[in-house]
Amino acid sequence: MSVALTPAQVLRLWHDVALAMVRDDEPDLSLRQMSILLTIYLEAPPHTVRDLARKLEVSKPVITRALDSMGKLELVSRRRDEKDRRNVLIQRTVKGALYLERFADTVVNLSRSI
Amino acid sequence: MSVALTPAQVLRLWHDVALAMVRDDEPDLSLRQMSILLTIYLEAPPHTVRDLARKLEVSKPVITRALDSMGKLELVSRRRDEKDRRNVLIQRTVKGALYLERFADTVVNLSRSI
DNA sequence: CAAATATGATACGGGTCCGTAACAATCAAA
DNA sequence: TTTGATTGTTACGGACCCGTATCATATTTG
Repeated sequence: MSVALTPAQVLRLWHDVALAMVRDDEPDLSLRQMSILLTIYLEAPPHTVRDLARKLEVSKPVITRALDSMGKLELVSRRRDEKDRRNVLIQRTVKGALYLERFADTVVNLSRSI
Repeated sequence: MSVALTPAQVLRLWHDVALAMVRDDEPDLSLRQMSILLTIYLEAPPHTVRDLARKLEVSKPVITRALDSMGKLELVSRRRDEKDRRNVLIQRTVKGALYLERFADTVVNLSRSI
């Protein structure tokens, strides 16, 4: 089953969503942060810094810093892997789930007018 | 006619799009820059700094700086309003149109797999 | 055990963006 | 004409992110 959007619908939807996100006062996540957050929530765990760096094709410090930022916002959390203590396991949080839930609802509602 | 996306489809689509944009090497536009670019291309002219600042609910320097950045990339251009030389009219460019066309095509293609 | 490898974090210099406050240019009104 | 509004830009100090190189810790290998 395909969503089957047209280019004009895509641009209108992105315009409305971007405008809604710019207008509200919450701290906007960067594209990289959003990629990380969505990957953590949509793909099966475990998620490590190395895996995310490879998946996004960015360096490891990019992931570490993004996790620092989103950790302060409590959108993700980190825990040492007890099986291999070199690894850090990135985990979901309630706030992160709510953030994405609200985001999805916003987009769904805007998509109704298109 | 409504696009009628579900929350799960929204998150999957955004994930795929964000990942594609992070991976390619082109300079990513910020959310604010994207809002401005889409507004210029989707809404009827004329567009002035003041109008955009009011529409996005941000300060005028934010608009000026975003136009500086996107002007360097030749995604938008500026021209003085000869009727009222205080105003600056923001205009579309060929590169800007191509940028959004490519972006829309990317999203459309990704939406087919969802 | 010692050496090599793997993982994530940190340091550093540079770039971009932000918000507020000032500013020059232009127009309108007195 | 002179005073006051309006428009867009710039200045400044601060925050954030980047890429590369380096580091500490942990594991694997010889």
